[in-house]
Amino acid sequence: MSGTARARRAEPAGVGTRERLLAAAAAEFAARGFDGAKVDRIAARAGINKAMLYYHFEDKAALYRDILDAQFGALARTLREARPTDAAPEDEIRWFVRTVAAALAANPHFPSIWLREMAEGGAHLQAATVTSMTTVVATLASILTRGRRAGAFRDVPPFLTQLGIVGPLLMFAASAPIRAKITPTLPEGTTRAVLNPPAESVLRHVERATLAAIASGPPTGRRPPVSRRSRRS
Amino acid sequence: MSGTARARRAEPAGVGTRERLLAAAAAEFAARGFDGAKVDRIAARAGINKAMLYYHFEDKAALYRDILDAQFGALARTLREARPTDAAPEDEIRWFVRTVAAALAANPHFPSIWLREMAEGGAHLQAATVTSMTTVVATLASILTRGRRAGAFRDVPPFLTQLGIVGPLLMFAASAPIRAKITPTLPEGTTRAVLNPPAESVLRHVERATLAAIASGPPTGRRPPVSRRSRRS
DNA sequence: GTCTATATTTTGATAGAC
DNA sequence: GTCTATCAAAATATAGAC
Repeated sequence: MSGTARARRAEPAGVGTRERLLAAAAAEFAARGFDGAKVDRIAARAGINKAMLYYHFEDKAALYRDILDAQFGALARTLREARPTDAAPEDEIRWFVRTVAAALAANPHFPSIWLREMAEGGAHLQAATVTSMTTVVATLASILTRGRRAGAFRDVPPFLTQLGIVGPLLMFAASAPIRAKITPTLPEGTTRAVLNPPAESVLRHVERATLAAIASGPPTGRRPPVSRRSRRS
Repeated sequence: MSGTARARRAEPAGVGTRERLLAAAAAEFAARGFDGAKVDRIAARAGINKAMLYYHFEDKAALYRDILDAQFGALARTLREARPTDAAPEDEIRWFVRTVAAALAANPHFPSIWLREMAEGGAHLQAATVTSMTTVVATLASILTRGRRAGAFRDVPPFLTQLGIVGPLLMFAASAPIRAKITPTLPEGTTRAVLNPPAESVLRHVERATLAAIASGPPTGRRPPVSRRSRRS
């Protein structure tokens, strides 16, 4: 399916042209950032003429804004609409972690774009996208408050807690290429394995780390060195 | 070390020219990424002629590589040389967190550059920089192993644990501009406060969250929902 | 809707005087 | 070491035919 620059598609006309452009642009923006992304390259990647790009999108910035809004919008929508109604606080946290992770997995370019937009200082954010980003923190804050009222969670800063979830997920996903590049240069065995935990374990680790960090109970990271049962003073 | 093998000048001419270029370039690369950074802008920011930039650095890529290596190199060096010798495992973790945070604070552009280099897929990494990056994980892995042998820590994946520390620190630092931009658009009061926890609390939160996540004891985030005795409400 | 050709700027990089 | 002038390539964006 790659090669064919302008394969006549069976569909009426230009079906999916816009979608192909969006997909190609997401890859380009993820790999190079907004300023580094080249319109020619986006068109080429999409197998679509550059003039067509300008037919569908006002300019490079509009294209970027659409992508950003679509990705954050999709995540925000799921968080708003699919939130379980009567789950235990711990399960709500697990649901939040998995929902974010699913959004990242659904679009492989989302992690890099998200990371880069942070570094960009939100230069290209439109109002709707800001709303979506706010929904993410607000959802977690709501879960935390509910869990706190139930006595399950401590009083933790929601934004930092969100970074504790999203940060590792984003960085793990976005670092895949760099890890693949570095790994072969390392001594075989354990050293290599350290950088490449099985993907399945990532989710569980983030879930567990988050729950441990917010669980009510001993006021701090401070805790008895040994199990509380067998402990004999 | 900045690798200047021929810095034999006392101060005669062009004092700090190289340093000014490095500083200006760090800002530009952080804000725009490698491909988006413009040589003209770097020179202008530094208040130095563009031709001088090419006198001091082979090209844009070499300039970028030097910056990347200097930042990761400085962090790695501190981690290697300043590691406390006889600290408790928990304190070693705190030291690790604070050392990384200090490296980020020492250069305001480091967080964005780090984040972007992930997204970039390590396209511009030289061997020395890879070594420095490896030192970071290796140091944490060593601390974790030691703590585990002492019975203080569980067996946790070092790389994910590192992401749990570095991820939030990087994202919090790099998100400062975007938060400053978004905050005014939010309803006053709590909503705004959520996005802007006092900087001092960040470190403590990351320390505590990390320690809670790796502490030995109950095998998982699973824990009795309420205190074993009665719930006092 | 789609493509070719092209206008207009920017950009990375260098020559060469001082 | 420093600067002016400038080139050649790349890049954004658009006209206008089909």
